[in-house]
Amino acid sequence: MKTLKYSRQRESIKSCLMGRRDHPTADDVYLTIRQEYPNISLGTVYRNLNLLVELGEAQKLSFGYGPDRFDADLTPHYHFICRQCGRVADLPLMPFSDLDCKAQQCCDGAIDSHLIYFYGLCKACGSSPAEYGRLPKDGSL
Amino acid sequence: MKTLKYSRQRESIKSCLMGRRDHPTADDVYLTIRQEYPNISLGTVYRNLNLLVELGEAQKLSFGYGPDRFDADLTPHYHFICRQCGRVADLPLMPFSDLDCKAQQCCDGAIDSHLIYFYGLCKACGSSPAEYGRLPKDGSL
DNA sequence: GTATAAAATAGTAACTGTTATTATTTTTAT
DNA sequence: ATAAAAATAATAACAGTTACTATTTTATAC
Repeated sequence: MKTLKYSRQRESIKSCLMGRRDHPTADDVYLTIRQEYPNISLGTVYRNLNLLVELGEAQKLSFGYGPDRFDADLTPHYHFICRQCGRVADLPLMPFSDLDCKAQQCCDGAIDSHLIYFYGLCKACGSSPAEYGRLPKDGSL
Repeated sequence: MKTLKYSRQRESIKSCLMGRRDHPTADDVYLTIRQEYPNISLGTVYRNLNLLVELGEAQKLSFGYGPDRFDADLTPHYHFICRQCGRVADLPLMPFSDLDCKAQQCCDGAIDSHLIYFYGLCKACGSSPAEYGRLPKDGSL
């Protein structure tokens, strides 16, 4: 079997991810780590981020646009995405476990989980006039 | 302003999309239309599908893996995705409008909508042994 | 400590899904 | 029929991500 070996890059990536609440992209992490390890490659960041997800030490957030984001917060929670600036915020809500039951009643497969993204305007964007959007206006969200 | 002009390709794409319930990808549509218009280009399919979404005549479903899917069913409903075969099924559920209110209580932005995907095994996959998966096993869903 | 095997790395190429560009064709209004 | 606007096919470019390969690092056995 494949045993896991230590790597200082992975440690750095992990602590970087755990040290922030802003749901960074792989590239965000890459730029940060590069300050400490100038030669680190983007592929290493992707590989280790995905490894952390596999190990259950982080989760990956995939929206329908732009790069995936990573979240080291393992407590159950949903996410809020600002339509204008794309910011992702944690919503410290208890999971709505009853949703699966309700959905199950009109589904002939076996539902085991669900994912919810809430959309809207964040505080900053709501109080400032819209300039340009990072999010598509085509209703695809 | 930009006025819309008729195109037989667009009509074909639209009726193709409306004629099926399986949430095809742009490439699925492309392959179908090509039987009628062998020279149609994939770009035309993408352009028109996105146009239909902009016009509110279809919706785009973006999961965190693989290509986007398109759905001409405009009635409000959620979706179920099979973890094993990737099949997407409609769930004819009334929207859970109370979720936005609940989420709003722990969010300092202004929530206006949400998106839910339910995950599990479809009927076919649930009754057959897993072979290989189309979906990532990394918990990213 | 050295030797060895396994795993991780940096650097790069390749890949997937999608959008942009451009010359040509089609549609629509005059 | 003519002309302007829009749509097209074909292709190139693009973003995000993964795969490949030679080299380096880590862990283990002596």
